[in-house]
Amino acid sequence: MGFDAVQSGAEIRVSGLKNFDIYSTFECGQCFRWRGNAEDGYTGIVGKKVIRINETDGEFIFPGCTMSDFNDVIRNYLDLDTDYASIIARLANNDPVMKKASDFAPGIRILRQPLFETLVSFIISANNSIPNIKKIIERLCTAYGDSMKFMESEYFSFPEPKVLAAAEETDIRDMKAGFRSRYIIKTAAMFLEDSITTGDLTSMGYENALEFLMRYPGVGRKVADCTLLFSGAFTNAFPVDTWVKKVMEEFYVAKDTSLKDISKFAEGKFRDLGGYAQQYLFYYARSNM
DNA sequence: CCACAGGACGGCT
DNA sequence: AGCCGTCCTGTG
Repeated sequence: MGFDAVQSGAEIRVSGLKNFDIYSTFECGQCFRWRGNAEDGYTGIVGKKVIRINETDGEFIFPGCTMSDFNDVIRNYLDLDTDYASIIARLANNDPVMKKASDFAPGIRILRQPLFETLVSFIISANNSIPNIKKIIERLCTAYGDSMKFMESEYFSFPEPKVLAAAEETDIRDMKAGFRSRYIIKTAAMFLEDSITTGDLTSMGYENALEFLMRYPGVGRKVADCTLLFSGAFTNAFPVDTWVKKVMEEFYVAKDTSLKDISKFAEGKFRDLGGYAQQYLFYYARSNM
């Protein structure tokens, strides 16, 4: 969307890219494997590739990256072809709350993450804290993922479904996954059998996709919505966790509104932009409430 | 020692 | 359909 990407030696340089801030995008709670900070840049794993992003003076630099990596992997993953300025304009129009929330972090982008990784990551997120979620996922990747070299360092990909499906529950519990351990193994086995893609879920339609994901053990409405939103399947998915419930009850609905009723309200109010609205509200609430 | 953290599940009414 | 106790682990 109006940006320009050029190969410069062994790196890709991107200029003119609006509404992208690496800190808020990678720290807003939608992903768990990116490491770094705003000044030194972030490093993460996308499928079987290690990606590094540096930001200086509004220009984004991807070291050790080819143009085909950028076009075939990064572009889609970072949702670079979506016009976030117009999304924010639509959300903030006649809505001072959304105006304030989107002004707080206008550079958040909803990542289009690999489906199985997203599903398992949010099963692990249930009744858990972000630092703990990150540690558990990292242990799983180190134990069950594939080793990759990048810039003289070793990284690990997220485990394949067949590998986690064959794991022993005691070994997963050793990763400190607790009661979620059997959910991970059973879900991996079912996912392996289903053999579905993000596109398959999108084709089902939102309601059917929700039902489909909620067959997996450890997947309730919230985890299903997170999976649909953060894998890029549906932008209308509106995950309601305790923070979103808190901010919604503060600004939009009555106190003690049920999770289901909050979902219904969001569906009617935000429509196809529910996922974006949720992220702005969530990040705002977590940072300010 | 206890409360709680970015829920899901199962048993109950 | 809605309510509520329970569940792993880490932190304060």
